[in-house]
Amino acid sequence: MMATILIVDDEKEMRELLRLYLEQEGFTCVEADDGEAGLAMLANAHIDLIILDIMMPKLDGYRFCMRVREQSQVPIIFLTARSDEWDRVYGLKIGADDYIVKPFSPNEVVARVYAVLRRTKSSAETLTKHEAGPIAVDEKARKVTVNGKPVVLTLKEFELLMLFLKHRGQVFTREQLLDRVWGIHYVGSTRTVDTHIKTLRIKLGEAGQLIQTVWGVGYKFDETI
Amino acid sequence: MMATILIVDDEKEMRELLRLYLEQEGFTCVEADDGEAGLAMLANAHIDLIILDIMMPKLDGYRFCMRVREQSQVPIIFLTARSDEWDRVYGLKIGADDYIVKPFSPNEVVARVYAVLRRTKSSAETLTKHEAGPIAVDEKARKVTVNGKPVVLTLKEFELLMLFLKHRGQVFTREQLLDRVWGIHYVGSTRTVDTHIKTLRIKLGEAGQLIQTVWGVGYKFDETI
DNA sequence: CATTTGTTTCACAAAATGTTCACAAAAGTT
DNA sequence: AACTTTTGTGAACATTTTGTGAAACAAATG
Repeated sequence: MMATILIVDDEKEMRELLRLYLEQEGFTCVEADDGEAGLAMLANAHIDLIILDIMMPKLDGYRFCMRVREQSQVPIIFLTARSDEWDRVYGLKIGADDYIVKPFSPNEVVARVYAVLRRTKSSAETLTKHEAGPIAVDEKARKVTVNGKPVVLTLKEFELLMLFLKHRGQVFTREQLLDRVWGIHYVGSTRTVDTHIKTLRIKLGEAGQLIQTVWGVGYKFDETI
Repeated sequence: MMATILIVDDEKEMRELLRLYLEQEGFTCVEADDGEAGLAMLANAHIDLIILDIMMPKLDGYRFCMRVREQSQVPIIFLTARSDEWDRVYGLKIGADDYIVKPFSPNEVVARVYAVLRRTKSSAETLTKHEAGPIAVDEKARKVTVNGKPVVLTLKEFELLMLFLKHRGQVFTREQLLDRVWGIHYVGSTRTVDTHIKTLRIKLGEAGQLIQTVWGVGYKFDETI
């Protein structure tokens, strides 16, 4: 994947910890110890993703984030010590793509970085056309057809379908689907999944039967009945 | 989830406390009272996760962790009395996946264990195809065939079969089967097992004979009659 | 800020599965 | 052989899980 990540944090230890984790995965890291320095680096180097501590002297995380957004759509992951709702909502509203609560594990950081990069990636690597029986999906264009007829899906429906198509035959529990489509911070009823499965099935018509219920477990997409 | 957890701690009470919490959730636990013993167990048994006290005589937690990492990627959760920064950063740097500060609540331990297992599961995901004589199982897809013909199993039937396949030849009492398939919170008659064995045998046809009755004890799955 | 679209929750119906029970059959004991 | 214990089995019954329409709620759009 080989992306360059800008780490903005006033604590040296934290920056080095993140660098350690990320360089192990093959990412390139650059560090800035405050918002001003971060903005400068952003202007001068190609940055693919920013990891940003909320609590910083001088230019704090929120304001830094807003400044970045004035000029760029680089994905931003927030780093926060407080896991409460306000932080989260405010953080995401302001243009962050994800957040990580301290303390965090190496796996967590790396997983989030991959996830955010994958979500925001322009086009290059991802396979863009998928087919399964009568269903054809152009991922890039987010267009779905069934027997050549276009079908309009909402965000969640589309992402559910994509996940199923990419892991045909595998059974997913509702929790797994929520994790992977809604994100690991989702709170709420797991029955939400059912409703989306229902609408997806209806929109897919006959082909909706390819999404099979696995009683007591969850759902899977299977062409072989 | 059915994972085996290695608890490494020099205090007996602590080990027993953790075991209590974890076994209630259906995890299998093994204990070691120092690092040396821990390494030995790791070499000889399949371990899915390690819970490790940092403060130990002889081989301390950090060094144990490093030794483990030389040979394995098993997830490790640190147990620490000190919540200060140094412990944390150093612990994570050295390859731990999470840490728990003493004193801890049952919920906390269990939650961390689940979280870590979930994060690390996907990659290490257990073998997904199993075979025994004419029976073939794709665990991920939850599909079973006998002599190539698909057989539809219910949840309990499937999980019973999986347990048998993973421990061929081992005799299970009804209580053990209830513990491991239904969970330790099951209340009700043990004869329920009999009924499920019956339906499983019927659905497997000829191959159903591989599930053998051990009179006065329970059942086992055995290919050698 | 009204309107539209999408998402989540809820309550109830429908479906599938799980459990119990009673009695038959088999295995072990005296 | 008679008796006791354990297991097999079919059917009734209970429970759990899933499907679904409508309503509440939230977000995006004009």
